[in-house]
Amino acid sequence: MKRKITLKQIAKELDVSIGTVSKALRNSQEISEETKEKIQAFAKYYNYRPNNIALSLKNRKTKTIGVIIPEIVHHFFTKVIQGIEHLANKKGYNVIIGLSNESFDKEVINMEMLASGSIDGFIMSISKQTLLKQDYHHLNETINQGMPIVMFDRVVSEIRCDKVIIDDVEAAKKAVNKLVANNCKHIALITTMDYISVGRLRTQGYIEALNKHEITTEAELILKVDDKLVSEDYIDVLEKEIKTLFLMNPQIDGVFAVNELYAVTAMKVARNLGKRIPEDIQVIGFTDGVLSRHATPSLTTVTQYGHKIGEVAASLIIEKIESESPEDPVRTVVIETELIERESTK
Amino acid sequence: MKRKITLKQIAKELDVSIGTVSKALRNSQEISEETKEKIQAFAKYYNYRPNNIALSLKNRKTKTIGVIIPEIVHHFFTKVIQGIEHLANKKGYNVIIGLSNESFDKEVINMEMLASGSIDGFIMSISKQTLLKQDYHHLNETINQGMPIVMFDRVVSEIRCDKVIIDDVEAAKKAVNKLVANNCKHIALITTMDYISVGRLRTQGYIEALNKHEITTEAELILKVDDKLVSEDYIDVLEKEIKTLFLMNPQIDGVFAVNELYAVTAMKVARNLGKRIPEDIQVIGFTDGVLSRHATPSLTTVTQYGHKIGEVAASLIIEKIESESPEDPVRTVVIETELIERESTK
DNA sequence: TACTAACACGCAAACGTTTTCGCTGAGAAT
DNA sequence: ATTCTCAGCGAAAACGTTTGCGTGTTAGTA
Repeated sequence: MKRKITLKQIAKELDVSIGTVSKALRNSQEISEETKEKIQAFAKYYNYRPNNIALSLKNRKTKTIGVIIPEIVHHFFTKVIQGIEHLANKKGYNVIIGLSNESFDKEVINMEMLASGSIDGFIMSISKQTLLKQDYHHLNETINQGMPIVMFDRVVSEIRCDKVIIDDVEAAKKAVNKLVANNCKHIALITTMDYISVGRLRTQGYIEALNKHEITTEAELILKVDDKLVSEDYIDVLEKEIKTLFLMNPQIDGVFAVNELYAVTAMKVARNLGKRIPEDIQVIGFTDGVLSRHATPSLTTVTQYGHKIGEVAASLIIEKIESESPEDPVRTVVIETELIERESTK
Repeated sequence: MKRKITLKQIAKELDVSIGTVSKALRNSQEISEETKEKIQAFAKYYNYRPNNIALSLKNRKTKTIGVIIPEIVHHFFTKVIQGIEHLANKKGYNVIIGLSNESFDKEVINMEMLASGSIDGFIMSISKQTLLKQDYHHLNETINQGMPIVMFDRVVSEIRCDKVIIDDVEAAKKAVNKLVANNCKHIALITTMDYISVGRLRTQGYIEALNKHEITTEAELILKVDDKLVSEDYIDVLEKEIKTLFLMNPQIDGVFAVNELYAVTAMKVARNLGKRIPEDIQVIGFTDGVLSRHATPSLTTVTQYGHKIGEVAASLIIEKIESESPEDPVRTVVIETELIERESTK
């Protein structure tokens, strides 16, 4: 009904100038106590709040961080957002989100929309399609216009910006080492196509770990899932591929999957084939989501501390935004991972 | 490095006035073809984009929607956000999110922060603490200042604003009817405390359904979980309470839970007690999340189409924002629910 | 009395747009 | 030669702030 009150209205009502009102509210000593009290009381009564947009225009700062992610219905990303939001809010920043839906075009459009003054910096994870196209012009243009970017999870090394990652190779090794220590002789890997950097790195870790233990890697034990399919069919195809994997290689006694969905699906398929977990097959997943925790048996998994990743990303971007010298060197922060042991391993 | 280019800079460079540049870029017929071409070419070359903040200030519209939710690491809420974002983007709006973490104070602070000019309207689901306190002054103040609100999921009827809900009573009946049809004689209910409106309504649906089938409701079959606890301990307590429920009432042959976590936990506890699902106990949950789909056995559940809820909420708020007459009547849209049958029922 | 200094406030610019209005000059009409 | 018309452009206000600087009033000092 009644619009928000402005400095101008207060000034008019109290018969002083706009500048005086502004100073009084900011408690400037330039203004007499008497006037200050009068103005402050009036402002409080009418619940005056400075207009953020006007402040943004004047200060050339919006105090808002843009977050671009491929997908929000996803435990890991929501954890990261939670972390970002937590730290950002503590520092007086807002968070505005853009979903790319794994699409290059939507990623570009979303970034352009936000880059036109709405935000002070980006935190983002690249869409699959962008990774596939390897077209990063929108990132470079954004950076060239003086807008800082922090990348996490799916990063691309060519881009000159801060990054927050985990050591995927090392994390995968932890998982595989655990399986080896638990006496697994034939460990299968369920991973993504190589253009997804995190999948590629985890695959590398799997191979290196096996090599270290002088176990020969068998190509047929590695299943690279092409996840361009969507939801419904997707699960069916996934199940079928895993089933084939198990049937063709009955010697499998351990599985390492690069995400929790692959892992629980593997458990499901295995059980349908009459295998017991963890007695016959031990399974380790990646990402400690709601599935891992509440599956039966509950899933041993590598947790990536998404909340922490978000917090660090937020603090990096805010530091960059508030830094006077934008030309300081780029940093890459590696967040620790941890193996959480549950019922799917012995 | 180089800041974004402005109208002023273009004007200076091309030796025309700012107004001329603005008009030329908006293709005003007031400007000669020759000048327009020159200016447009220059602007294109330098990748000119109008500054959103300046536009917001001038138009008194930000083209941004604020979304306040209690929690983002939650399948249903992410589905809703996805729906909101999808429709909002299609209409040229951005989405800015605020998390209340189920806290009253954070809800108020977040709303005040966003209400100060950053957004044109709110879409929100109330925090538990707010529902408990029943203090809605921040909502009323926001509405009084002419900022529209659309509530979803956890709504409060006293507030005069648009709402998007599901028919919780009816949905609960669907679930219970199914159990009755499947020959369950002693159906337990696992629900929340009554101050959570959706929990209360689903409880009501449970009771009404039983009454209709002339089954006497037994108070000891109703478990009201006090979910003020957090994460870790929470699950333990939940499991313990459910275990007690089963042990005290061995006659239970059906369970209706008001969310998927309660449902899968019930399945887990039941199995640990040697009960088979669905042979001995049939279970139906609420919300079709990742847990329902990938649990074993997969969970029969009531889906609430969160994506649809988000889309409708977004279209309602945008309609209100762009409406000339803010005084049109408040609407309540009821979104359909559906029972998805999976393996946890016969 | 005259000068100075401090105090308390107003003025105006700036952030980047859009848009209304008015001005200028050139060609056409009288 | 004088007036009219109109195309083409510039000036300025407005959105709501903050802030440096200028200014008038008063009190204090010589």
